[in-house]
Amino acid sequence: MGVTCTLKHCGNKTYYCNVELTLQVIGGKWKPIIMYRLGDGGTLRFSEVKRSIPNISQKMLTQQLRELEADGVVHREVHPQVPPRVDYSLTELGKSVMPVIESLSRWGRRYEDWANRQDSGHEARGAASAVL
Amino acid sequence: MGVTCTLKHCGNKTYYCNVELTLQVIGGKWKPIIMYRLGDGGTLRFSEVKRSIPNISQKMLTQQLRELEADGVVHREVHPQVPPRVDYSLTELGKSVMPVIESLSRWGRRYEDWANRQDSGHEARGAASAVL
DNA sequence: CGGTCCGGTATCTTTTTGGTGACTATGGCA
DNA sequence: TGCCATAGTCACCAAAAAGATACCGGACCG
Repeated sequence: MGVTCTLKHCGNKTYYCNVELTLQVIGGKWKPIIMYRLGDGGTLRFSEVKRSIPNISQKMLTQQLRELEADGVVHREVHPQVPPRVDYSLTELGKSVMPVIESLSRWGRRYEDWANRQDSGHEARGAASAVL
Repeated sequence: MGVTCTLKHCGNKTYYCNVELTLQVIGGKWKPIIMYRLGDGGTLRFSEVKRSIPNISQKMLTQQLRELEADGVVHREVHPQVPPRVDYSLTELGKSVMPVIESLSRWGRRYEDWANRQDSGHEARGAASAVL
């Protein structure tokens, strides 16, 4: 009771609750990290973002950045030069997701702590309070 | 700079940043809604959760609930009856993700507003302020 | 005897997501 | 002349996630 679960639409997206909407925009394997980097670094060019995220393939980075752009959270600026130069930055809307990302990050740390306590509680009798 | 991007482990999970960890626990298509329902309803039995989420298949609900249980955010209690009765509720750790989910939800509403403004700005000249 | 209820499994198919390698354009440089 | 750098694209493949469907157990009810 309380929460209805009706299907809603917003642009090209379909969702049941706002949480789902949010995750469609900033969720997935790479988007949070990309936004985190842009929130941290201000304006970065493609290769800078790429370097800051080892393991991401060029295809995925391009794809995710384009989606973020399409969703209005990232600004893409092409400088018609050779070799090409493309700058990425957060839009105002994009900046507004930073607190959300921080909220996710804080809980991640909390979970990490919790999981480590579980481990040591179950087995380790040495290595007491060492949070290395 | 600032943020390193080293691979970390936590139990069975592999991640680069805490945001990713969090999303591995509470992300995905169904988990946020499930937790939202449990946060709202307190203790619910399987069929109650299912009814509150149209469109979820039994398989997905079982699967997601089990993962949430394995990750320590949901408590599962089996009553050995016939027909079977299984109750689900949030653990303390689980309750601690509610603010995160609310944060996601709030931003979703914000995005919704923004997207609607985009639409009306671009086209609609009739149907002015009608938010039906 | 047959059906209903509840909370599942098991199996298969479809969809989504991620990943690789090859290819491109163009100015500058040796 | 030929190669480098940058930021892509495209075709293709593999893996993971999600979905559809069928089946199960066992008390109880008629």
